[in-house]
This record gives sequence, C-alpha cells and structure tokens, in this order.
Amino acid sequence: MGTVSKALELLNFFTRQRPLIGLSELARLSELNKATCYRLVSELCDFGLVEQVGTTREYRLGPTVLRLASLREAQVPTREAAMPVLQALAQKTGETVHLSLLMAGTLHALGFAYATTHMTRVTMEDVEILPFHATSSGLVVLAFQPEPFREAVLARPIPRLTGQTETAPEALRARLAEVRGRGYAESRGAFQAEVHSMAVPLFNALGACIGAVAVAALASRMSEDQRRLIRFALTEAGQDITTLWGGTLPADIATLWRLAA
Amino acid sequence: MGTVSKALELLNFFTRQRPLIGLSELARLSELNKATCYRLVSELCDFGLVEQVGTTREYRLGPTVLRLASLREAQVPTREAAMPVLQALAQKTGETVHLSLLMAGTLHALGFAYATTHMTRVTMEDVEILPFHATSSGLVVLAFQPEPFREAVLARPIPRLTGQTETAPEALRARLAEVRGRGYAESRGAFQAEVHSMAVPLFNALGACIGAVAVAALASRMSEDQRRLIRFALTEAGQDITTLWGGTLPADIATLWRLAA
DNA sequence: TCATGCGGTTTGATATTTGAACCGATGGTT
DNA sequence: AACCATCGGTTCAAATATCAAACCGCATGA
Repeated sequence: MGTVSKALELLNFFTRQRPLIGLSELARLSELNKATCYRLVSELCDFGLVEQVGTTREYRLGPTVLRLASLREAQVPTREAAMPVLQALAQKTGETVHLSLLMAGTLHALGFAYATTHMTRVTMEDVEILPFHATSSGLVVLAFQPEPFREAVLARPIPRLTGQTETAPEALRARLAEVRGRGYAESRGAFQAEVHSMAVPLFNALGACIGAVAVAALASRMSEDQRRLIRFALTEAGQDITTLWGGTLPADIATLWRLAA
Repeated sequence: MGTVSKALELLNFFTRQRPLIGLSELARLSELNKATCYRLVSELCDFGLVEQVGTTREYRLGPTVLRLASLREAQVPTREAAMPVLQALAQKTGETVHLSLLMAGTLHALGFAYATTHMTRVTMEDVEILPFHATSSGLVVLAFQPEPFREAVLARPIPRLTGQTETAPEALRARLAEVRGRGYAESRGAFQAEVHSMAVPLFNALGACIGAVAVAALASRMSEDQRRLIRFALTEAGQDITTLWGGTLPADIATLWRLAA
C-alpha cells in the first residue's frame, strides 16, 4: 500500500461516534508507527483535511473537506439533489427513508428523512456503513454490481447480526439473483430485529448502480397494503433521483418497476 | 514536500471552471512526472477522493468528499449552520452575500446567497480563493489574524487586480489597523471594478477569527443609507453565526459593533 | 518520587518513490 | 494511408523518503 493510501486511511477512523482522535490513539488504530502516523497526519493537517483542536491537541476532520464537497456538489449534485425526494418519500410512506452511496467498496448511509406521523420510528443516524448481506439497500446495490465485485464481497466473512441474518454465500447468491429479477430488495430483521425494509437501486449517468434508497419500518406496520404502497413510492423515488443525477435507468429495471406498480 | 502533500495538492487543481482533468493535463498542472502523477491520482481514486469518468477517462472529485463533509458538519456545523443566516442577510440587504473560511492559509468562498430584488447583482460563484489584500472579507480576516501570519501574507507578492487595488504593504498595514479599530472592513473596487463590499469577522469557540461574512453590491447602489443598513445587518449576522458556531465574540468587537449600530 | 502516557523529534537501515523512456490506442492532418 | 501528436498507462534502475525504536519534555496521578 502506498503512502498516500496510508494517510487517507487515517481519515476513515473519524466517525460520528469518534470524531476526535489523539496522535497515540490514531497510531494504535491504524497500526502505524507513531512517528509515521505523526508525519502523515501532519501533512493532512497542512492541507486542512484534518485540524488540531483544543488543549489536548486532538485531531478532527478539517474545513477543507467542506470546500472539496462544495466543488463536488457543484459538478455532481448527489446528496442535496436527492434530499427533497427523500423527504417526499418519507411523507408519502409515513416511514423512515435513507439514502446510501457506494464509496470505495463500501456502502455508506448519507441522507435520512423521517415522517412526522408515527411516534415510533426506525432511526438510522448512527449507522454509517451498511452491510451488503443484511440490509435491503446492501442487497440491492450488491445485486447490481459487476460479478467480480459481488463474489469478492461474498468471499469475505459474513457476520450474523441477528437471528434472522442470512450468512450462507450460496443462499445470498440466490437472493441477489432474485433481487435482480424483481428490481428491488426486501429485508426483514436481518440487520436490526423488528425492522423491515425495502430498497431500490440508483444509477449514475453511465448506468452503473452507485447507491440505493430505502424505506425502513417496524415489522408490525408492514401490512400487505403498506408494502404495495412503499414499493410504488420507492420506484418513483428511484426514478426521480436517478434522473436528478443525470443517470439513466437501465431499460430492464424500468420495465420491472412499471410492472411492480 | 512529502508524497501525501503532493497527492493532496492535485485536488486543488479541480475548480468550478475546470472540474474535469485528464492525466496528462494534471501532470502538466502539477509539474509532476506523468508516472508519479498517475500513481498519486490512482491512490486518490482508490480512496474515492477522485473518480474517473466517461470515455475520455478524465478525473473529477469523487463521492468520498461528500461523506467526509457530512462527518465534519455533524461535528462542526459550519457551512450548513451559517446558510440560513446568509439567506436572511441577502433578503434584508437586497444584495449578494458570501461566507468565506480560512483554510490552510488561504481564504475560500464557501457559501453564497442572493437577493431576489435586483436584476443586476454581484455574482460570486466563480470565485474560490479570495485575495487578502483586495476584498473586504480578506482584509477583515487578515486584520484579526496573529501578527506573524499577517506579516507572512504581506511579505508575499501583492498583485494589482484593478486600478483601485492597494498594493503597498505599508498602506495595507495601516488599513488593517483601521479595520481592527472599527470591527468591520470595507473595500471599493479593489478586486472587481464597480464592486463595493463590506465584511465582518467570524470567530470560533477559541476566539480565533476563522472566516468572514460579506455583502457585495454594485458601487452605484452603495448610498450612505444603504451602507448603514448593511453595516447593521452584517454585525447582526456576524453575531448570529459566531453564536451558532459555539464561538464567542471578543469583548472589544462586541463593543465596536454596538457602537456602529 | 516514581511511573505512565501524552505529543512530538531524531536516527540509521531500508523500502518506496521517482523520472526517462516506452507502449499501444486514438484521432486529426496531409 | 502514412504520418504525427497526444492520450492513458507501464517499466525499471537510481534517488529519496519512510520506517521502527529509542528518546525528549511535559503533564497527571498514584
């Protein structure tokens, strides 16, 4: 692994749960030598990707990421473009909606919208990385990835997260094929017990699947009627977001969604 | 300069005017060997900081910057927190408003808001780096930096951008002292001819000035009444944003602003 | 007082980065 | 069709930056 990658990996240790990291801890987390870690983080600091804060001299993500993000958004308005659609979807379905994007091989939750109607809701704010095998978003995104990527993911360890998590690669392969055949994915309690979710894939301008939008509800509220409603609203939203991104819905998906509606 | 810095510098070549860059062009811009440049940009690509797009295989900023920015905003709500205040300020003054932040030694425009009232407006979207010596934002931020930083900036070449740009370090030093004495900065046509702007500093939780908010108008609209209105609205907005950032207004600034109102 | 952990610095052995030349593909020009 | 410039990407010996371990001064607290 190159030096640049090592330095960039450091950025991945900053999460919502752990926003501040000291030098020694960062060295421990990254399993780098402290001196090495120091040099790397210093360079990130010079560029403003991280900054040192307070008396303890801990590090956190710096302001430069905002600048880069605003440039990216100016060229490819991904998240902000999708947010209004998410909000409308949450209203329409009365449930929690989230948007996830495939980045550097993992699926990250990037946007959320909540309905105002229910007191009990599925909350997603704490989740950052969605497992491919145990969420509807993960399944649907994985289903539409090129075959080598799919197999690479299935070759990795597949943790059992709840009693209902499917962990057998062979069974997952079958589910992915099924998802491809339907154009959307469904998952019941495989990630969090009692949570039932449905997801559709999102496509960029090259027709590659780069993310998903999902609706998550408590299993008790997932009646047959509700599922039909969600399926319909989801495909509409998937269509809208893909269009906003300048993407094109693959013809077969478009057909599947028309039939599902 | 370390390898990491070289790689990160590559990111700086992506701008609103030049969002897509091919390998050869990037090598030329960065004055790196093409092979070196290729390795560096490949590592950035692996991490998702840039991505390759289309048939021409050009590069652009990648989706990872969005993820990092959302983490940063979760911890330090800078841009998103300030935006509503900017919009209100634009409405109140009827002019163009922009937010700038000091990052890695340069001042970057990060947010804009436009009034809907005038047909002619100052547009700032294309500006990314604000010169310290020729804008009200630059002057006010520089005025409140530690003395070594101020002198380092004044020691660099000071380009004449319009007929009205002040370029003599001695004169600029005097203007900065004046800005410190007033708590806001004003600049007439020093960056773009016919554009008159006013700016106030913004402070973080440690009392350090890390940015500015400014109102820019065509010189012809800058009547004495309008200037008074803008000065008042600006100090209010500066107060609000600093508070939103969990910052504290230095006591002397608070006093100056009260007097100015 | 001593021990521990912190952020940060130095060191010589070593692994990574570098740059010139090169490759096949592409696309415009004569 | 032959030419030629330029594209993205690759190779390899020489040059350079990186690494691990030990060290420093400074807190904190037992």
